[in-house]
This record gives sequence, C-alpha cells and structure tokens, in this order.
Amino acid sequence: MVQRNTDVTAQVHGSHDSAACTMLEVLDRVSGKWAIGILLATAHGPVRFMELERTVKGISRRMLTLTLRNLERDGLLVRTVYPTVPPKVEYTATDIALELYESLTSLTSWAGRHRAAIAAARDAYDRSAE
Amino acid sequence: MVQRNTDVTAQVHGSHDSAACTMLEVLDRVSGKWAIGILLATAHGPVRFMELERTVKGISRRMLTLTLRNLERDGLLVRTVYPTVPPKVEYTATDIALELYESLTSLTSWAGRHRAAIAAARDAYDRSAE
DNA sequence: CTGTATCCTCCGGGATACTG
DNA sequence: CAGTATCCCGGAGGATACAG
Repeated sequence: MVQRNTDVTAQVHGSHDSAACTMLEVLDRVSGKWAIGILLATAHGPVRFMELERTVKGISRRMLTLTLRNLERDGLLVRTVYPTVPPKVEYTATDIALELYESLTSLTSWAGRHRAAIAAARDAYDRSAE
Repeated sequence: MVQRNTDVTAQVHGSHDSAACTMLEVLDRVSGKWAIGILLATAHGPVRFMELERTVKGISRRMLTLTLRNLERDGLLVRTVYPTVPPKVEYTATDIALELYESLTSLTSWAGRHRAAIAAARDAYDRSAE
C-alpha cells in the first residue's frame, strides 16, 4: 500500500468533510495489497486456507494470515475451525462484505468507462516530458 | 498507503478476474495518503496551490506536489499556470474526476450503514484477545 | 507563490524456517 | 493443513533547505 499509512482519517477529520471521512474508512478497510483479492475469493462461499493460498496468486503465507485476521477483525470474514486432524479452517464472507463488494462495482464501472482515457492521458503526459 | 504497492494488479491478473482487475486500477489511482483529500478539495471549482496546502490539513509541500502531478498525469486534474508575478497556479478537476467522486459515494453509503457494526466487531475481536 | 532537492524514518510486505 | 516467528528490504512519505 499501499506503504499504506494507517492514519488517513486524520487529514479529513482536519478538513471537516464527513464524506471524505467515511470514504477513507472504506479505503483503510480495503487497502493493502491483498484485501480485495481475498474478498473476491471469498465472495462465492466458504474457502479454506490452502485454497486461498492458491487462488490469490502471489500472496505469501504470512500476508495471507495477516490480511485474513484484519478482515475477520472488521467483521468482514468469519473464521470457522473444524477440530479435525489435519485441521480444517474455512473463511466465509459476511453480509457486510458482500454489500461492500456490490458497492465496489460502481467503481469498476467508472474504471471501465475511463480506462482508455486515463491511459491516453498518462501516455500524453509522459511523452510531453520525454 | 497506503506503503502502497504499485503492482496490485498483478495478483488479480493472476486470478483472472476482470472485475478485480478494474477494481484495483481504481484503488491504484485513489490510493496514497493524500489523493482523495485533494480530489475532494478540487471538487467544487479551481483551487490554487496554497489553498490546497491549507485545505488538505497535514500535507507536506512535497507530497502535495507529488500527488498533484500524479492526478494530473492520470487526467483527473488540469494544471493551469498564470504567468504573473508572483506565479499563480490553479488545479481543476476534470469530468472524469467528478464522475469518480460520484462513484465513491456508493462506498460512503456502505461505510455509513456499517460503521457501527464494524467498530463493534473490532472491539469484540480485540477484547476476546485481551 | 509555487515549487525542487536531499536526507531520513518507518512499516508493509517478501523469504525462509519452524510448530501443533 | 494452518499457521507463527524472524530477518530483511524497498519505497511512501515527513522535515528541511533552497530556487525561480
């Protein structure tokens, strides 16, 4: 992360804009390199730890655990342990997480509409500066 | 950002989920500690450099410049220089940026609906772990 | 007023090895 | 299988000084 700071809210508290405040609450929840990937992977039913490790390509075991813990802490995921041997653990998206996923589609639509324009703007900018 | 990585897209290309891909394009655009604050500050008309420095509380001159450059590069802001002395520079949100702002409201609505639940989940989680 | 140039700190996140 | 424990590095971002 985003070297994602964790105090993003401060600035907006400062600017006294409540819309910005809530907006950044979301970002704090969704930021980090892996949160969204995991949210998506769990969007269609319970998933086991190993499945996530395979599905979310490139993630390390450490970051998988850490991100899962954070999502669980925020109530976006539920962790279910089956006391068998070998152990089996499932992660299930909560309703809140599913709603979040819905809301994110508004952003994907924005990206879809403007991705070409943005790429063009970027190219133009980069070319004008050599 | 967040230590916001810049290669978030890779993971989702990996998982072959186009929704995730576009989703992360947006996050890359909006992530970082200051992008949203600046976007909001420019949402209601052209703003000068100094105004931004005052409005976006806590931002350093360096990060203000860097974030402005990135937003300009992506075509979200237009930079207008008035060759006066002392110099005057205005930053204006483009239509694309304004549309983005609209889309973000879906997320603020989500945060508004669930902020209490999330805070509660977090408290419960933290208490259960001492 | 609007920046640029440097230096430095902090922490997200990868690699690797170990455990119940 | 599902984690923890360490060590380490790169880069986001703050502080400060200088410049057109």
